[in-house]
Amino acid sequence: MDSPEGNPVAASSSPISSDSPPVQESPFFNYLRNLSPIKSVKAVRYTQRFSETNLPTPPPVFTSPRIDPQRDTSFLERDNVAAADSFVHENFNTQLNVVHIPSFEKEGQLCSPSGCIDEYLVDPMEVDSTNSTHLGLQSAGEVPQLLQGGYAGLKGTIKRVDDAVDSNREDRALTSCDPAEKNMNLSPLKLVESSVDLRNDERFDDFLKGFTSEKSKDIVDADMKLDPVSGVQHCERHAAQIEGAQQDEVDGTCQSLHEPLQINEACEDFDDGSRTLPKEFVKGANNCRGTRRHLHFEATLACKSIATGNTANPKASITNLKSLAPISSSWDAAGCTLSITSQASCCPLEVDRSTQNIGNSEILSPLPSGIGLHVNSIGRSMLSGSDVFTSKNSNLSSQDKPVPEWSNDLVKDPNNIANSAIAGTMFSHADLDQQESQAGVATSSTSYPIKSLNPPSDSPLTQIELQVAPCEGRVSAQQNADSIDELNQMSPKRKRKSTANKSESGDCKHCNCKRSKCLKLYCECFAAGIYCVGSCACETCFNKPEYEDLVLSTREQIESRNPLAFAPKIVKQTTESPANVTEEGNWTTPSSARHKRGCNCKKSKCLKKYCECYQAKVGCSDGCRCDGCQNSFGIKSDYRRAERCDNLSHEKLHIAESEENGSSKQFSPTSWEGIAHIRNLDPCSEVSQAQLQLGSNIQSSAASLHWRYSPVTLTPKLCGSNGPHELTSDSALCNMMEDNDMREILKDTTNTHRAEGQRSSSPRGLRCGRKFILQAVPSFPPLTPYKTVSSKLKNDHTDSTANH
DNA sequence: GAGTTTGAAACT
DNA sequence: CAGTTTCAAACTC
Repeated sequence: MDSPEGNPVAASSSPISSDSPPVQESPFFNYLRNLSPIKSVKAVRYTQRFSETNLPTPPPVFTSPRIDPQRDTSFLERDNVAAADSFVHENFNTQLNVVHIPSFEKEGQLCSPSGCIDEYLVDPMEVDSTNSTHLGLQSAGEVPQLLQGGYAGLKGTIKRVDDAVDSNREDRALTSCDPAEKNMNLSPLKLVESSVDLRNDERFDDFLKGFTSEKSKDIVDADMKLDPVSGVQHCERHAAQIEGAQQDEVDGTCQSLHEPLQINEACEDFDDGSRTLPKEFVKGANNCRGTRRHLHFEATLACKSIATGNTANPKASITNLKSLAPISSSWDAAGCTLSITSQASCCPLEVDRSTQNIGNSEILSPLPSGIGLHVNSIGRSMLSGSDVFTSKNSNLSSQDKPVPEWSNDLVKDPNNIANSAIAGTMFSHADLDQQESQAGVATSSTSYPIKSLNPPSDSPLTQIELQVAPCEGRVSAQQNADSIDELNQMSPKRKRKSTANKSESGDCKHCNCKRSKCLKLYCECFAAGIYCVGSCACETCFNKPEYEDLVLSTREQIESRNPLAFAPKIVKQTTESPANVTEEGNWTTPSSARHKRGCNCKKSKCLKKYCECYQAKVGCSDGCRCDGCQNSFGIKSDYRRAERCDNLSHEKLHIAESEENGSSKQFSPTSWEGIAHIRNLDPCSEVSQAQLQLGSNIQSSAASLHWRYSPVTLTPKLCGSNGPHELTSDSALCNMMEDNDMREILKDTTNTHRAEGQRSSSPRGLRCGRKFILQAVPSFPPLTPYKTVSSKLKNDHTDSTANH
């Protein structure tokens, strides 16, 4: 997608009116007002379903191999998102701001649990970043107008950006020690700087202000307002920092921008390929993990574009970045989401922080060359989720670029945390998609030293993994760093062993390829769309940034044979229910997630990790050709049975009632056997358990309804473990959730009146729960024809009524 | 740590 | 599409 013109999506976009109303008057706010998480979910699902199924899919719209065909852009056409992208691309000549708008909503998706790419890939998500975009731009027609009104005249800004790049290109080359980096000739810092320029544009400010306009106050809660506002502040301050060289003390609001820089700075210390993070960084990393991943991911994309296109011309690089816009809307969002997700799952607080970056530095982040992700894998990464990100990040070691010293100061500012938490709140919504996407796979491998990042596990990863992940996040950054150091010093064999152990524990996976050159799907890294890293024990590895072209061409080749070769293997069960309730209930659980293609086990009985289903912690399905299936997560024959579990909603209702009465009882063992498995996934934490509980609730068809009924159950654990920031984030979610759409959804259920009452009685619990609802958004198409949840609910309701 | 088993990926 | 080979992870000893 080098140019929008060549992009079918862009071509299909509808003309954008040049007479757009003022930003404050933009329908975008109406859109926000009317936007419910559910709606977003639906949009996402549609997209995912489209891209994930084996059904005929639209021909790849990408003209560049760097964009993963897996990333479905068909939704763009449908929703006219393309119009927005196209508009942005053509009129702003930049993706920066535009792309993030949608992110506001999506970024919030936190939670990707595992930190490993493997999991993520396996599980992960196929989160498309597109989803994020998609959500944000659902009302494409509105967005373009908004953008136009708010960003009109950005071309001038872009111009400045280009100039800035030109002026700094030389410096960059001098400081770069990485070949790839040198080729780029584009300094991350420059990009940041240029970004700042853009963001300082008055029109941009106006645009942001629009979010806080009086008119939108009733829609956007305090949290939401903070973001846009803080975003402005970030930009201004950041710009000031850059222009003024260094600033000793920076307001916390700048964190989003400074984090990326900080990360890069830290990274430059380990050019040896080691993923070990400087302790300094590690200390501060707690606040930046999500950001870092996110940034790198983005950076990778940007770098790729640059590298691919014209390394000698900074402007060209910028152009390339811009070229990503059409997709990037989703892309960026996805990237952000993913990283955030992983992080989020680990630590809500961190999530908030990381999320804040989305709006400000995501795209602006430095662009280390050769970052872990394959360009092509970006789409996939998104799909995969944070894990990929994580892995990728790990690669930064040798390619990261020097960063201004002032970044350190920024990091040290304690205010950043608080501010970021607030600022990031708004974005927490965005992660939904990612999580969903993750429905896919979950084997994550966290290459990232900071284990908490674990994402991906996220997989498209199965939500299961995601749910588990939070625990991992509790590992201290220092611990991770230490372990990474250790790992890097190991012999290949030891690495392998260690890696294996890590995998078992849910950490990162690394390959040990000997003959595939890490250019075949045998290679876990390659299959995950990430570059091999120092901790890999592979031999004759070509899956490295320096062989990017080879990697990409190989990927293309493989994808030509099998377009879904790099797609998450684990998909979530989705329903076709018109009722939004279904969406909420689409948690990846043993019964809801399945291996897309199914396993073919003959001897392992699907009881060992040889079995991909088992490995992904999902049950076998009818699509499996396994013999003697005894998959503890669900055997083939149980697949249908699991489906029937949804019909147990009425039972859950009873449970909910018990909860309301103060009963500690949460679920009936018989109603949800799968939960036991889920719990076994990770020894962890309250959060996990809470999530599991939630998941179990959701598992049932009436999940959403029940959930609302028993927010109390979840609330203590979720909120308690997450800390104050969680609340902040939740607040935003809650506000979002309390829209009419949600009510409508509830009305569809038999106990609408009760739900409402419950909500009002325990708003907090609801808030906590809402976050999960969003995460539960299904990202994959149904593997088999399922009875719609709505119909199930109806049946349940009918049965329940009859019983009473 | 070496060797075996296993099943996905790749190949024919 | 089926059968075979290759491969690397998972597993066992």
